[in-house]
Amino acid sequence: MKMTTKGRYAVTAMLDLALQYGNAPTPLADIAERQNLSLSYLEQLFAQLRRAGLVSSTRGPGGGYTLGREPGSIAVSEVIKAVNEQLPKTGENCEPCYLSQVWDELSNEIERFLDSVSLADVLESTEVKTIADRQQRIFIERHEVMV
Amino acid sequence: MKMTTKGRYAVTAMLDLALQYGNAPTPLADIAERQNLSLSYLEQLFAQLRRAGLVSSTRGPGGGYTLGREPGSIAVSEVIKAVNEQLPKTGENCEPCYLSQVWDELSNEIERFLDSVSLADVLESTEVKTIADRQQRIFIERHEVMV
DNA sequence: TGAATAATTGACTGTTTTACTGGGTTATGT
DNA sequence: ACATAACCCAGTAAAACAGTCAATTATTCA
Repeated sequence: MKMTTKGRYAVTAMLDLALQYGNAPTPLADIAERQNLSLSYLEQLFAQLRRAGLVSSTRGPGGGYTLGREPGSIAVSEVIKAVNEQLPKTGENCEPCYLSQVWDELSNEIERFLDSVSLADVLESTEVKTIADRQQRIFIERHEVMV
Repeated sequence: MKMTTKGRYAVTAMLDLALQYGNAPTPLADIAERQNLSLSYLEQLFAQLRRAGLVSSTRGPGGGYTLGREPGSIAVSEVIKAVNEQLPKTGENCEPCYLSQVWDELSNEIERFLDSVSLADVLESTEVKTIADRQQRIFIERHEVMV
């Protein structure tokens, strides 16, 4: 399980989508603005998330992205793996380096932990919820003026 | 807590040192050979590990590196943080992206886990132990011939 | 029908990090 | 003296990161 800033971007964006779950599709432009991320970069990430079946998309006006499944059944680990996905590495001919297997065990341990945490779980956590609510309020306020 | 291959290298090398704990200092050349890593790259990593006080060094013939503390009191997280350490980033002026704090909570959770796992803990784990023993045996065999 | 919206695709760019290589200096034990 | 090994520095190729830009396609709405 690789933990990188790329994974953080993806999880953050997916949490944003999770907050909109049940509503109309969310365009990437909204997520980009709310989470302060680059739209084009999000496009790249969502191409991978879509290939992994974690989101589904609707084109045209009123379109955007929605979660492929309910927030409670999408594990954080899935999101991270989706964006870190890379071509299968050329067969490791590393005979004597057994100790690196030890690292793998640790890594698997972390992966199992993130397997058990869903997007919904994360949003349930106390501090998080108030944070998310506040963000939602600010975003709506800012856009009500414009509409 | 960033999980990268760099961290894996460092932890693997430190586990190698942990197996030699109590014996004479281990030269990096030995670790490089056993773990199939580049000597010069290890030198870079060990400069950081030394600055963090995780290893101490002895120069000259018969010299090398030893763990700064006993394997049971060095956390895996310390090793990872030591090699990932970087100049403090220019103040984040990211006001509205509250959801990234959610990621931080997850990340902290993983860090707490790795705080609780020492090098000794890792080596205690069943499969790992036999793997390490085997590696040790092979290495000794190969070098007894040369001496 | 036409304009606007928004995903989708692909190519391209600059920066940083990774993972090394090589050369040199310094300390030290034999 | 000499070999050993840490230490230090400079450079570097490849990858990953974090985007930009432009073009295309599908859809909705007026």
